[in-house]
Amino acid sequence: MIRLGLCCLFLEAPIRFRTTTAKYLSTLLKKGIDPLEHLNEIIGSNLHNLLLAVQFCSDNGIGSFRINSGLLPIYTHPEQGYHLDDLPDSSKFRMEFEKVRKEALLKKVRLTFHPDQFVVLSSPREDVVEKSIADLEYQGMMAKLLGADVINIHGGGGYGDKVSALKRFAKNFERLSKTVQSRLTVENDDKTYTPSELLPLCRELGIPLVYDVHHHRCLQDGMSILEATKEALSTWNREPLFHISSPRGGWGMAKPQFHHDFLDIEDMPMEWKNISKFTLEIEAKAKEVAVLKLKKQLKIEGWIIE
DNA sequence: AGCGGTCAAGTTGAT
DNA sequence: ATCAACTTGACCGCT
Repeated sequence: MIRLGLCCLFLEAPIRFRTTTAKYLSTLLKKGIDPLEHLNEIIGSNLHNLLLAVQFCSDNGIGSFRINSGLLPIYTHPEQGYHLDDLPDSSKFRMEFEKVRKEALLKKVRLTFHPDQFVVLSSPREDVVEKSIADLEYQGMMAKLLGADVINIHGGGGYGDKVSALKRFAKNFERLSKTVQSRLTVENDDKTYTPSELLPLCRELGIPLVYDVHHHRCLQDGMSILEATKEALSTWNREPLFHISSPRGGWGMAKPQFHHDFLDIEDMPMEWKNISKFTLEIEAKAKEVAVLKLKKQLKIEGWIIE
């Protein structure tokens, strides 16, 4: 049984997440306008749209939704950063977070986070690690408020010595709050870390591996899809989460790591057909249109979709 | 109304 | 050396 997941955005449905820039906030400040007023407006809109997103997923049989890192824009910026309680409508926002949490729980829509590429726990630079930890704690706060059980990141850079890099990852993991640690997962990527390199880290830290089969096809390690699937499943103490996408120009073309608008059903590994229950996030540029199309196709082909 | 320039951040690999 | 890619274009301000 597969729970399909949508990532962050909508193509056709009128659900949008707003953002702003630190630079614009600083120009407001110079004009004597409180940047928190502008942020307040954007965040109000974002939380409303997050509820719409959860409802859309529930109404359309999409069992999981990945939440954009910019839900609270600029939250951890060194100059323009702020706290939820600094916002004029903070108490209203806390109620709206709670409303989304309850809606997702009631409608069984699993919520996840995927911090962006700037979050690197393996970096040799202390400033990078500190900013990464701040971002993870920000996402952890949201995850707790929303009942999300996954904060998924990559291994980060290799720096010519992946063993040392993953040791730094493990060491820095200890600096995270329990809120983040209990939700943190690591995903194999398309350039640096394969499943076989990450599995020992997962076992050492007791964190799950988010197995991305598209990345694994781009960056192989001698493990078969079946082996990687089995090993990844064994790291999960909750419902497993995997990723899939299709290459923009087809396999055998340049840059297979670029994502296609849709998922080619041929790319679904048959090795996944008898997994009892897992979440599969669909990384496709056509967003909800791609997920709904895939859902139809999978049903026709005899896959059991939630 | 449409469109161009701009935006906090890390790391890698292609050009 | 520059740039696009990555989970993802959105925003303001000028014409």
